[in-house]
Amino acid sequence: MNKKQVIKVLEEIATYLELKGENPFKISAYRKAALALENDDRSMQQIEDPASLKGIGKGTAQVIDELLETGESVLLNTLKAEVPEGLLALLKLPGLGGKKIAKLYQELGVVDLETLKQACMAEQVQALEGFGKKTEEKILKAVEASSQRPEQFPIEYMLKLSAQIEVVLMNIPAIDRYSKAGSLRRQKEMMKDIDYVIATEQPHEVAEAIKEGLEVSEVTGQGETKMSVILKDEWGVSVDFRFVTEAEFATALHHFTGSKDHNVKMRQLAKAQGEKISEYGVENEETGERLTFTSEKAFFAHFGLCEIPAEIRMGREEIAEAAEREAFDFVTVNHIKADLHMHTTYSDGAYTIEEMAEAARHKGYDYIVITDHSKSLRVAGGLDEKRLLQQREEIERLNANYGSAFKIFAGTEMDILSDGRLDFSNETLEALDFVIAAIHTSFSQDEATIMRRLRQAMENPHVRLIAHPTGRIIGRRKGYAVNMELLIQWARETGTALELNANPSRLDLTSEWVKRAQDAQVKLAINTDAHSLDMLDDMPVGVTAARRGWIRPETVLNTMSRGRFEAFIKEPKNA
DNA sequence: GCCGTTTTCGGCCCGACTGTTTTCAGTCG
Repeated sequence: MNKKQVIKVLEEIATYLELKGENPFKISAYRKAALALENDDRSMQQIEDPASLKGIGKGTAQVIDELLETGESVLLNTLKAEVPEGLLALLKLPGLGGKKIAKLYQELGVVDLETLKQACMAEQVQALEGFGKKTEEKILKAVEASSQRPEQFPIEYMLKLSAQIEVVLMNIPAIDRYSKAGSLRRQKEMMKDIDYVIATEQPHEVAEAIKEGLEVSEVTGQGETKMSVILKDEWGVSVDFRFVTEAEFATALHHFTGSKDHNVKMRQLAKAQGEKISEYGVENEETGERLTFTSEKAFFAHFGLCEIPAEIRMGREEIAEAAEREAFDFVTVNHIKADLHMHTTYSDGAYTIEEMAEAARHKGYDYIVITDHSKSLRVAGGLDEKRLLQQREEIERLNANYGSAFKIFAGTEMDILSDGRLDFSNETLEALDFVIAAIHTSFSQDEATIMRRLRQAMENPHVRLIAHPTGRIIGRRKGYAVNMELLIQWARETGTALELNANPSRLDLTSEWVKRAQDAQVKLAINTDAHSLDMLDDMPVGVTAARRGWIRPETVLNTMSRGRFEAFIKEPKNA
């Protein structure tokens, strides 16, 4: 059994204990044990004594040892025999937790969604102690909605909704300031809902104005300090607004940004020095005095930490690292000097070379690379050698006008054909400034075939970058079968860079893999792959994804100055 | 179930809101 499987069993045990209405601390002990394994970089085999990890004690270590020896857990098997499997789905219904589900099971014989629905319709649920008419109605509604609604939504969709929300927030005068919080601020790839923290002296007025301005289908909660609504969008996404005073804003923002695990660790740290963290500030447990902070940076500084970027607050090693460092020296949008991957009307882009160049120049970039598709990708209007040459001539004319103010480099996003051949000859590639290679066809080939294709591209002396290395679309398409460890190793051996595609539905490579790539001294490029002017605006999403992977500016090709980049593309690969 | 430069027992992160209750448990983030 590998570590992933062991983690899964520990989490399963926790879930079953929850369904039994067990002691919450016992439940979280199993979750903590799973987390301890997950946060350790070693493989299961490399961890000699699991009990030596913080969070794993006698009981959980015994389960782990048993799993490694026999491949199963008596405890889990017993739980499974005791608790109907159909109850697992009930935990996902809002308003239902382990205690209530245990009661429904014991008193009414509810075993799954269907029997729960029947119990509600027979009005048996409202008769239970601790339940009532309203609860029964809520449960029934939730059961009916559960069949059609995904649990989590891709970031691309949530970013669009949040842009609409912010148009409303921006125009409410009673709001002093606001910020995204939660998973959206941490830029998780998939998330359940959207969170905002709002500084205001008039929470009631703001709540009313939000309800007025947004298309809301239901207000699911409203109190003095918070409001939760369901949007009238395709899926009925839920949005939480937290209202705080200006003084509380920094601690509230930290609190509602999470992650939960990060917050737990911060609070333990505070507790060890006699303080208590809440969304309202940091309280001295002895004197009761409460401190607030002007920024998250000041908040972290109070605990002897440098500012921890929101996107790495996962409750892993970031707090220990923050105690050691002056700052996290990650890449920022300001480091980005260029975009190395974009399309024009020559292939499937919506704007001309000049229009793309002008938009990039207005973003403050110093250079760009035009990389239209190559001839085999007919659906995208890929360029043949003749059109490529014409394009190059147009680029030279535009460059002549720019003088030293800006530069357009001529490139291609060359197709790696299904049989591994490349779409252009070396003679053609030699005439280009920057060559990207990518897979666009035959996604379902087996790993060996896909890897052979990638290998051939990487071995080519002109191919500088592999674009969107897995081809996934978040929440929709898994991507092709890439052995990522091998790909990173080859990238290192051949001096080929890998792309972090900034398109919010791609973000490919993931943060975990760009981190591994950086550790292997592989260069990365953060590119928008823009097919239109507004897609050039995706760069910050890509940069944040890179920061999630702890990427430093020197790892990223497009942080190079133009002069440095020109020298770089003249050097042979692996120089 | 885990943990202890206060501790081998008694805590375990903290607070808001809802719906059920007459003072609070359960759920959520």
